[in-house]
Amino acid sequence: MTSTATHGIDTPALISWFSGAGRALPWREDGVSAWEILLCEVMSQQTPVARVEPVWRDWLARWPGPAELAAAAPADVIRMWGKLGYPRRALRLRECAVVVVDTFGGEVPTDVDDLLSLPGVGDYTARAVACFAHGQAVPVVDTNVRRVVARAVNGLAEAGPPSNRRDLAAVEALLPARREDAVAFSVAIMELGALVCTARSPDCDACPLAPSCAWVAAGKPAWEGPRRKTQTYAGTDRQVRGMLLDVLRDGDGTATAARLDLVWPDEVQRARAMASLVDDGLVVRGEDRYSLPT
DNA sequence: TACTCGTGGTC
DNA sequence: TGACCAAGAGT
Repeated sequence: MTSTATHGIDTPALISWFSGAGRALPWREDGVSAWEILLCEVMSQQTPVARVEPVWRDWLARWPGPAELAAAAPADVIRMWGKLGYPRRALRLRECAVVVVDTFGGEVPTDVDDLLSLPGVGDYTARAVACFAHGQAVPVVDTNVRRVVARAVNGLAEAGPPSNRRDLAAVEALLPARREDAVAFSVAIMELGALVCTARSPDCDACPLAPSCAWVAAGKPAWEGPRRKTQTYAGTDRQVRGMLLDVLRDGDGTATAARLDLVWPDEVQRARAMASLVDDGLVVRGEDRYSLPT
C-alpha cells in the first residue's frame, strides 16, 4: 500500500534476526511431516509453546500419524491431551484425523480451503500448515503477527479487535513475493512477536524492526482504543468443567456421581457444567456415574 | 460481532 | 496478588 513509507517491516532485517535468535523448536527441524506440524499448531492454539513440546512428543510416539489417531479411543485421546486446556481440541483433532484418512487419503491437504474443512482447523491453522508444512506463500495471521503489524506499520500499541478480512489483507500486502522469503517472513514475524515485540513489555532495544518501527517513531504512544474485556476464570463454568474432567482424566476414566459432587458445591452450576461436557462429547453419562467416552 | 471454551505462568 | 496473557476455533 504505502511503498514509499518510511516505516513498516524491514523484512531482510527481520529474517536475519530470526536466523540468529529463533528458537530451535522440534517441529522446526528438517523432515518433520505435515501431520506433525498440524498437530503442533492445533496444540499451540491459545497455549504457550513450552507446554506443548512434551505433549507433542508423547502424542506422536503413541499415534505417529492420522491413521493411528483416527483409530484411537476418545478416552485415550482426552487423557493424552493432559492439561493443555480446551480439551474439545483433542476430540476435534481425532475427528480431523478421521477426515484426513477418509477424505484425503491419509495425507494432510495442501489447499487452504481443504485445510479449512478439517475439524479444529481455522483461519490461522489452515494457513500455518499451508505455509510451514507445504511452503506456500499465504498470509499467516496470529495474535503475534497482528501485534507486530499494529506497532511497526500502524504505529499503534495494540492491534485492536480482530477482523479476519482486514488482518489477512494487511499481512498479504507485506508478504514477500518469493515463496521461500514469504515462509521465512511468516516464521520470523511470529517469533518476533513471541520473543521481542511482546504484549506486556516489548524489548525494543533488541528489536530488528526498531529503526523502521512506526510505533517507536511516534514515541510509543499508549493504546487509546477500548480495553479488552479481562477474562475471568474463577467461579466460571469453565473452571467447573476443568475440575470435573480432571477427576475423570486422572482416574481410570470413570467416577461416581457422588464423587463428582464433591468437586463443586453449587449444584446448579455443577449440573450445567457436566451437561455441557456431555454435550461436547467429552463425558458420557452412565447409571450413577460418568465416564470418558470409550 | 461477541461470547464461550482450560490451564498455568508472569509481574 | 490479582489482572493479564498465551501459535484460535466454533457458534
